[in-house]
Amino acid sequence: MGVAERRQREKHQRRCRILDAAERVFLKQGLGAATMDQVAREAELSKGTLYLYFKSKDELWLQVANRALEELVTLLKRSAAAGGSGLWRLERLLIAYAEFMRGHRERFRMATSWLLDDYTVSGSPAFERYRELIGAVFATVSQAVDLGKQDGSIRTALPTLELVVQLWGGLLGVLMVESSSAEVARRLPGPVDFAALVPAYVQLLLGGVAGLADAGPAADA
Amino acid sequence: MGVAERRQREKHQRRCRILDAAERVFLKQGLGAATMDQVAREAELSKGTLYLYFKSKDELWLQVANRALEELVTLLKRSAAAGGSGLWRLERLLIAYAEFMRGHRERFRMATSWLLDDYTVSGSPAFERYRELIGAVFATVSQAVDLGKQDGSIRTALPTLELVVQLWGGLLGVLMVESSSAEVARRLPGPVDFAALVPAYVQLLLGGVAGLADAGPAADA
Amino acid sequence: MGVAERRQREKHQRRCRILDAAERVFLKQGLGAATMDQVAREAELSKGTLYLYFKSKDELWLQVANRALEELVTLLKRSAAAGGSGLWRLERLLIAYAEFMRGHRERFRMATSWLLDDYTVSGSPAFERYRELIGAVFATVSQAVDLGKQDGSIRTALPTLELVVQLWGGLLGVLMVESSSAEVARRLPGPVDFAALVPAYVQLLLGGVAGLADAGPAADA
Amino acid sequence: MGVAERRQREKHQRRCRILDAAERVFLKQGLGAATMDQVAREAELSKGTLYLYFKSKDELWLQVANRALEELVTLLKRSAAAGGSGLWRLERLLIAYAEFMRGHRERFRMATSWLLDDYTVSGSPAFERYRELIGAVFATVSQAVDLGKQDGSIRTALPTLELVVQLWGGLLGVLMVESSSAEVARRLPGPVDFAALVPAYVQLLLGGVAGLADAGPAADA
DNA sequence: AATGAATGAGAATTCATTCAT
DNA sequence: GATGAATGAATTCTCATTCAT
Repeated sequence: MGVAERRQREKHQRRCRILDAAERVFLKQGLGAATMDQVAREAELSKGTLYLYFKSKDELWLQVANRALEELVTLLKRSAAAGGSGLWRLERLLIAYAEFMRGHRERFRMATSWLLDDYTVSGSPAFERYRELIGAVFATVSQAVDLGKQDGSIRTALPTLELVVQLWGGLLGVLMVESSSAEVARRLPGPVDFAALVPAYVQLLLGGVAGLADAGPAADA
Repeated sequence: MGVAERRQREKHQRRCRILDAAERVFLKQGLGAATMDQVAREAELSKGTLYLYFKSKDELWLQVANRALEELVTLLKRSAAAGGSGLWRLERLLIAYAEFMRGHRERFRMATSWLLDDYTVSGSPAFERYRELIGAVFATVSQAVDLGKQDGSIRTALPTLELVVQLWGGLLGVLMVESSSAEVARRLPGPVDFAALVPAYVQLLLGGVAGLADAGPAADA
Repeated sequence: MGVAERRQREKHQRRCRILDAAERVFLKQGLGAATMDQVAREAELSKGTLYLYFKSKDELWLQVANRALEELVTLLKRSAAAGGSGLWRLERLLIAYAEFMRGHRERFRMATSWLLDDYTVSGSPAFERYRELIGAVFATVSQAVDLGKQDGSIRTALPTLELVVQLWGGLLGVLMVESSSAEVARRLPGPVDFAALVPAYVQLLLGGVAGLADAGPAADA
Repeated sequence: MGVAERRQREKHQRRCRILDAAERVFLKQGLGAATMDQVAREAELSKGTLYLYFKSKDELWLQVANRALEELVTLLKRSAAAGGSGLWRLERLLIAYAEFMRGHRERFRMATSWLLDDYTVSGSPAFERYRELIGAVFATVSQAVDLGKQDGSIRTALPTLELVVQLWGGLLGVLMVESSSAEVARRLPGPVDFAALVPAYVQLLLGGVAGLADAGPAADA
């Protein structure tokens, strides 16, 4: 009895051990430059074992990304559920997204490295899951925007999805800059308060879409 | 004398020939996928000759990036010199920056890879030049913002440099999303007009900083 | 007692189960492409168990081959026992041999791989058994030829064994060609009816050794 | 001047060196089991160099096979050109084919290993050349058969190509047996004169197709 | 006896870099 | 200076075999 359970538990731990190691390696090296050898060494397992748990490098990458995305989606849904006007919800979502990424600079790099890397992953159940999760992120933010359009707290001529992609892209960029603040600072002509960068930027964005009718957090109370 | 001059001239032409070829190859293939063989073939030179002019693939990459950045700086300076209110200049700078990057996924990557990779090729003179050029970009945009603050076309509580970093980071993010539109599209729940993304985003940003006094392009005429 | 017997019986069943599975896998995949994992899955046993019964992949292969050869020997003996003139028996033997090999490319390979490979798995008891079985095949055919020489249905100046080796070698070659018909067809200048190849070839051979006195299948009735 | 020529010559020698090494390795190990590492070691070159001259293992294999086939085709054409009745030409072709293979037991194994190995090669200029050469072999033999059908020296109901495939397959088989005579002898119940095997077999085959009208080598004199 | 997770030695192939000419 | 042939370490992935449970 206990044996089967233990086996199951150990298997799960191994899996996690590999995912943890892969996350570290992917982060440090980038998706393209990371090698399965490095992951194996980091996990203190043989290369063969990696392929016992994940059938390819792509697959491993996807599962690492999915694990992080799942956490993010949970966070965003909880945030959206807290109510308020559309604009207000949007603000909280952007801040939650930013906080998630800021608290896991490494995960953030993971979540975006595909944007700068040529590496294309495709056709696998894990990729479908991956798309679902990305879809869930966009859907959650889109709902807030739609609500805001209805309640008048958000005013924009743009289709919802397009606006969300803009907000997301811009936020990503600023997060990227913040996450590399040391390198950026070395190139700037003067001092910058990086800690304030992201919140201020969120306000800048919100200012661009805010409708006059918005009454702040208490709007729908 | 004439001989030495001709030698010098030929050397410079060779160098340009290689940089041109490398840029074409890097743009088409991406840094990772490009091979020195391809560059050599494109330049119609032997692989050995490449190493006569550039001591490594990284170095070659860096010099290609620098040449592109030099172009960008020239472009931005010319754009700023065209006059107008601060906001108006800022708009032109953002658009010029975006246009320069758009359609050149790899040129864009060249300009941003240091933000996400530990690509640190530091220690090389070429890298120092690279830093200088980035500094010039910031300085140019900062001047436009300062002017806008003075002429009332830009209204913000933020220090200039902070605002510029925000604008730049946000724009980078949106450009990143646009440059990876194929990959992004595969992950989105619905269709998005990527061509309109960047211009619309620039307007969104400008809307967030525009002072009421601004009268558009003709403001200072 | 009963317990020991049951144990013995179960052990034998396991062994057969593995051999069956291995034969299916070897036939479908070929020796090189077949993996122990596939055999284990096909046998619905663990990979470790395979090694409990057979000390290596080679050994397993050899035992599968032996089992097939045993079947062949039985078949040939039964065929020879059916009577008729020597030539008639020879025809039936050749056809039986061919039929046994046809449609089982891998079974055929099993029986012939030693002719072209240095696959020498010698030193194992299984290999000795393998040699015995080959000897039995030759003996059976030789008897038919000897009978044919006596009853006048076969006319040849060659020593029996030499003739048998020729017939066997030639037949092997044609079977080899047939069993690789797909590959052969890709290399031929025109279409060929591979299905008719072996029967026609047997007739060609028989035509070369037939004595005038032969009266066909009913000769000794 | 001399430099370019020497370069060319050295390049050709390298190529031959690799082909020679590959031939030896393929022969000893078989196509499937041979590795590029072994070939490199045998040629005393680095693995990379192999790929400089041949773009894949398949390609290397094909070129080795082609080199041998070219020699064979030359031999057969010369043999056929010597004239005589169709049957007579056929006999000479079969003997020439057999002699070629007997004199190069290794090449013979090369030329046939694809019949017993799963390894499938395809789509490359070298493969087309390979097909051409095989085609030339069959065409040469087919011409002799057609001539024999016309001049009455060969009598058969079979389509020419089919007959040729049979003759070829059978001959291959007997050659295979001869080339493994040591192993075969160990399995036989008595002594066999292997030296006489192939000539006797050729006569057996010819006896099966000879027309009455044939007047031997002098027929067309 | 049976399991199946773990191993690690390769397999084919690529490519930045070097070096004799 | 220019060449391009040669190198060899690195990459992803496979699979026969072992061994603790």
